[in-house]
Amino acid sequence: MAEPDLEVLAELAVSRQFSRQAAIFWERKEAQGFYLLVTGLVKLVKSSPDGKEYIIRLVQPGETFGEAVVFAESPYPATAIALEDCQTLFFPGKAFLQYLAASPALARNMLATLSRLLYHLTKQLEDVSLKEVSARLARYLLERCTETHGRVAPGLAFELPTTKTHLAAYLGTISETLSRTLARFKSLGAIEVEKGKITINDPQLLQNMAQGSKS
Amino acid sequence: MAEPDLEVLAELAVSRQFSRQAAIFWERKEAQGFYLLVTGLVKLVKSSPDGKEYIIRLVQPGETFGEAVVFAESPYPATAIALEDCQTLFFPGKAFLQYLAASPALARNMLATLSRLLYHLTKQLEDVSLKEVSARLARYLLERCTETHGRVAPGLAFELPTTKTHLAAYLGTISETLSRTLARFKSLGAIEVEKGKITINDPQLLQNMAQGSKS
DNA sequence: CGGCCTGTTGATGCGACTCAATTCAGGTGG
DNA sequence: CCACCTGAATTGAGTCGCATCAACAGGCCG
Repeated sequence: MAEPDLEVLAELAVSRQFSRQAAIFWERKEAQGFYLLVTGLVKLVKSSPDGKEYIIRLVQPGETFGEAVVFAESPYPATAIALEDCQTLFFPGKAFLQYLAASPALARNMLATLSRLLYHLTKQLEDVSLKEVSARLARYLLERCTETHGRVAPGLAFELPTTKTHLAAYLGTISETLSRTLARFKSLGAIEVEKGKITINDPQLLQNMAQGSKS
Repeated sequence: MAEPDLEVLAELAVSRQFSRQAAIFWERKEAQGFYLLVTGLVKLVKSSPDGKEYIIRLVQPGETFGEAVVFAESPYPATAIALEDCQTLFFPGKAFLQYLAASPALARNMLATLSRLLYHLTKQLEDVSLKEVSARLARYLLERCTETHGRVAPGLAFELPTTKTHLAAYLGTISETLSRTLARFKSLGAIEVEKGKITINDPQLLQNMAQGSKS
C-alpha cells in the first residue's frame, strides 16, 4: 500500500490503541471498517463453543485485517485479539468505499491484497485437510526462515512470533502435539530448538517432510 | 455481475468448451485470466502427491473461478477440472485489468466477489480444523437445503450436486467415512437418503450436530 | 514465597483413514 | 437381450495419528 493516495487515506484513518488481550472486533459483529496494524501483534481466530480456537492468521505490523467485510457488507468472519499492546489505524468502511471509487490504483491494490489472502487460505486449507501435523510444521518453519532471511540454509535461525501454544492453534493442532513434533524434528537433526528460537539444520529433510501426506 | 459493463465485458470474453474430465487449468500454471462458468460443473482441487485430493470449491453455473490470480499475478493456486461438459467464458487477465481501471463499479463488484470467497474459505477452514466430519456434513446438508428452498423444514428434499466421492473430498474426508456418517444420520432419523437425493427429517437434530466440536 | 502461565512428557482412547471384499448401477459390445 | 466391465457405494476389520487427561518442571511476577 505505498500509494500517492496515502495523504487522502491518512485523513480517513482513525488511530486506535488496544492493550494486550483486548478484542479488536468480534466474530459476527457488524463490520464498520478495517484496520491497519502499526505496531504489535494480532491474532484472527475462530473459536468453537467448547473453548478451542483456531488461528486463521497472525497479523504482523504493516498488514491490514478485516478488509474483506467492507466489500461484502457481511459481519466479521472471525474475532481479532491483540496479543501485545497494539497501535492500529482504523479505516471507516463507508468513507473508504467512497474514496475507493475515485482511485482505480487503490482498488487494484485492494484486489491484490485480497487475492494474496485467498491464496494463503487456500494453501492452509490444503495443509489442514490433507497433510499431517509434521508436514504443516515443516512447511511453516521453512516459510518463516525464508521470510526472515530470504532463503533457507543450514545454520539460519529465526524467532517464533509468539508462544508455542498460539503456533499450535495456527497449525491446527494443540501445544502438546506441537511440542512432541518439535522434539522429534530435533532428534532427527533437522533443527535446533532453544527458547523460542529455531535453527535450521537440515533444509532438505524439512522439505521432504513438508511434502509428506497423510499416512 | 449484473452490470452496465456487460457489453464491454462481452467483447473481452472468449468462449471455451471443455468436456467431462478435462482440466481447465493446472495448479502452479501461470495464470492468463479467469473463467465464468456458463453451463456444467467444475471442481477446484488441490491434490497431494499420493493421489488424494481436496476439493476447495464446486463451481456452479453463473460463478466465476480463477479470479484471484489475475490481481495477484501469481500462478493458479489449484487445479480446475470439468466434472461435466462445460461451457465457459474466458476473460484474459490483461485486457480485463485495463477495463477494470475504468470502471469503479466493476472493481467494487470484484472486491465483493473475492470477499465472499474469503468468507467462505474461512468458514471451511474453521470446519475442517475444529469440527468433526459429522458436524461438517450436517452443516453442508442444512446449507444445501436453504440454497434450494430458501429455508429448512422437515420433508424438504434436494439433490446432491455430484457423486458422494466428490462430496467427501469437498468435506475433507473420504467416501467410506461419508457413507457411514450418512447411514448414521439416517438411523438417527435425521434424514432420508435415496439415490443422490436427501430429505431432511429433523432439522433441529442436524443443527445440534453442526454445532458439535471435536470430542 | 506462592501463584500463574508455558512447555514438556507419559498413558489412554477415539475418530477417521486404510485395506479389502462385495454389491449395485450404468454403459458397451457381441 | 445378456454378458461384461468399469466406477460408485457400502460394509467390516485393523491401524494410526492425534486429541485428551494428567502430572510435573521452569520462568515470571506480584
